[in-house]
Amino acid sequence: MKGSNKAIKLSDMRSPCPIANTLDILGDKWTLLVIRDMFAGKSTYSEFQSSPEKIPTNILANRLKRLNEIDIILKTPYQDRPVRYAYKLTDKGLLLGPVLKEIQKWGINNIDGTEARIKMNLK
Amino acid sequence: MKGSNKAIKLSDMRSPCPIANTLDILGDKWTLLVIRDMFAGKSTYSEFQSSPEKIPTNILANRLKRLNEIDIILKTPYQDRPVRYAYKLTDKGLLLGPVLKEIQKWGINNIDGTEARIKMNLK
DNA sequence: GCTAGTTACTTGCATTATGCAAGTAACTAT
DNA sequence: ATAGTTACTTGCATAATGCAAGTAACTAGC
Repeated sequence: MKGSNKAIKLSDMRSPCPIANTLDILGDKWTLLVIRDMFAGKSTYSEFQSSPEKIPTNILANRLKRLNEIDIILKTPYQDRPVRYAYKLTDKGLLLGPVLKEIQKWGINNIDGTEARIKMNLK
Repeated sequence: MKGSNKAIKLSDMRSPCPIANTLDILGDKWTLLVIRDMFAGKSTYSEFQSSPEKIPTNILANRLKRLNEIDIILKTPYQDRPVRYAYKLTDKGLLLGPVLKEIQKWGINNIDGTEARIKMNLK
């Protein structure tokens, strides 16, 4: 592993498998959508809420907190009075580009009616 | 989209986004692990159960059923008396290789203590 | 100063999914 | 006849999700 390490420990892993461990972080219906939105240039709470999938606000808050804790995104205030926060992908988060890219590709090729409307900087 | 289409319809999609729709199929902690096992050469119910993550049997049954219904895997009897089933990836399922590959790569590079022990034919 | 509006959340509660243990059906092997 | 294996299903407790409403900290207009 490269870079700093927070939170995740071998002891509470269900197995050493990198796929299983990645799914423990990203394996749900919402987490990767928030990350997708960041690749699409969104950075504020309300911008994430405005996405067409209409993520429930408690889930959004929970995911932003978790992703920040494990260093996939970074929460920083971008203004005072009133304080407003911007969420941005860290290096670790940016490395998820290829994962999203392949998921998107599979969806386009295998699910009827899907369409990539929004341009993203996926490597 | 290529090939035949079952189950998934635009009308009950939460959005046309291919990532969102793929997550509606694969976005949980177990589905991709079963698919991983198939890429690792496993094909029977008991082989899936024997994986180190110890998937609960009701969840395994549920995932195999769903994946078969949407044409990602195929369930076929490989013997009679007693009848035993083999689950194999369809073409659609095999196309998930690159997705698993990128997830695996990200895990190895970003989660401490992960290790790819089992050889898989991921393209 | 008062009211309305915006942003970024939190809280309560119903519904759904997950996790664990146990049970069942259809065999085979001794 | 009994035990073992495979492939599940069922019941029930716990956890996650989804929805609506509420709160805090402001700003802008009258």
